[in-house]
Amino acid sequence: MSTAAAPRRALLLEAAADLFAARGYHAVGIDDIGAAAGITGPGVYRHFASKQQLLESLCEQAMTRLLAGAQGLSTGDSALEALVDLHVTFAVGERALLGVWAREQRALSDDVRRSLRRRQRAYEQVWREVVTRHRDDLTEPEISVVVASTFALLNSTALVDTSVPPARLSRLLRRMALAALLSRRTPALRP
Amino acid sequence: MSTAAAPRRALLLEAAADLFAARGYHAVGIDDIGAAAGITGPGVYRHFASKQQLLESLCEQAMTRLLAGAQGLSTGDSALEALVDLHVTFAVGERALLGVWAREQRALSDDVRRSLRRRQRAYEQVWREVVTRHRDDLTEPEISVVVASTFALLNSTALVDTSVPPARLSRLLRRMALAALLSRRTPALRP
DNA sequence: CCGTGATGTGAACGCAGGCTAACCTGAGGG
DNA sequence: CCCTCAGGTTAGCCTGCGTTCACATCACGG
Repeated sequence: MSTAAAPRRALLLEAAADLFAARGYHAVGIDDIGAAAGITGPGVYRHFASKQQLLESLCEQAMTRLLAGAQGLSTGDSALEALVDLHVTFAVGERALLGVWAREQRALSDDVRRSLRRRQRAYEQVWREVVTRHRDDLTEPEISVVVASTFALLNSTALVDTSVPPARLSRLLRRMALAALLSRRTPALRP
Repeated sequence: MSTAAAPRRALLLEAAADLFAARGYHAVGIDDIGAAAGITGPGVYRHFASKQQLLESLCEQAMTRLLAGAQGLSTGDSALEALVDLHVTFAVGERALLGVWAREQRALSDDVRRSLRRRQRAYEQVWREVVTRHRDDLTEPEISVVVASTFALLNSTALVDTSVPPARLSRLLRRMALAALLSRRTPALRP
């Protein structure tokens, strides 16, 4: 979207995000990316040093924006809801980017992946601290599991092609995430 | 585990599952798989026609077992809990297999993937029907989103290397999944 | 003992695909 | 006008890796 008059570099990033999210990093060729941005394959190297670097840029961008959002957040009582909202907004608004971040990190080179993981841990740390305030019934590793599972739940939007309008989708995800995060006791079934 | 006196074919499947789950299909070489099963790369072709077929076998196996479990289930009031338990047991007990099934389907050839997707839809259909009985507040596409997100939540175990003992992990996942599935209203925060 | 089939090995083949090389063009600026 | 340089193009190089081939080994039935 909004491809009008966009500089080539941005077009390439967007194209790569969509393709990587849809088919996976390894299944996408340089020619595919170039074609999706209106040029031939080798032309990509006028803007990026390698296919890897394209993936790196995408992951870094996703991580930077998530982290910035999380760190510039109130630490008040509603911090949990704010975190959920942040992630949901990102998941619904930037499906492809979040999908790449969530599923293609393994394709990164070791050093880049490590640096990214460090920042990801920082992001998770924010979540863990906030969740811990609501869940004194869990051990530390269990908190980690809860946070990781919630991420998976929220990121799943990037996988499935949904016909639910964004606003409803956001509300739905928000409710599910909060319910999962705060599930102290197994809820009763009421058919 | 239990690699003693196992026939080579089973060893290969197990090795491939672990490797695919850990590094992703494309990042794993035939030589890696063979080595992990105690033979050289080309030896793999004495048991499987191609690397693809290995992946196919794994996905089919996962799908078959999940589907069989879901279809041989009571349709009573506690069907939802039974479904969750089924999936949780699989997720905790066969991490690698479920991880491959959840994340490597894109690497399948088109026709195999289609046939697998059909069966996956059948599995999801069982879930959707059961969930619908508890959620008259949702439209049909929304039910799909809820089910897909819950799968993502449960499958996430296959991603992360957790130090939480299986029994506790199962209970935790079960509670989160049920809470997410039944989240009619946003839960209140109580720090 | 000697075929025979199952299983494994090292060597080599072929090809996909990332990347480079060499060349072209068109837009400024002096 | 050229010079330059950003940004394309086509052709081709080259490495990795899935796969095949020719051959060894071993168990075993007759």
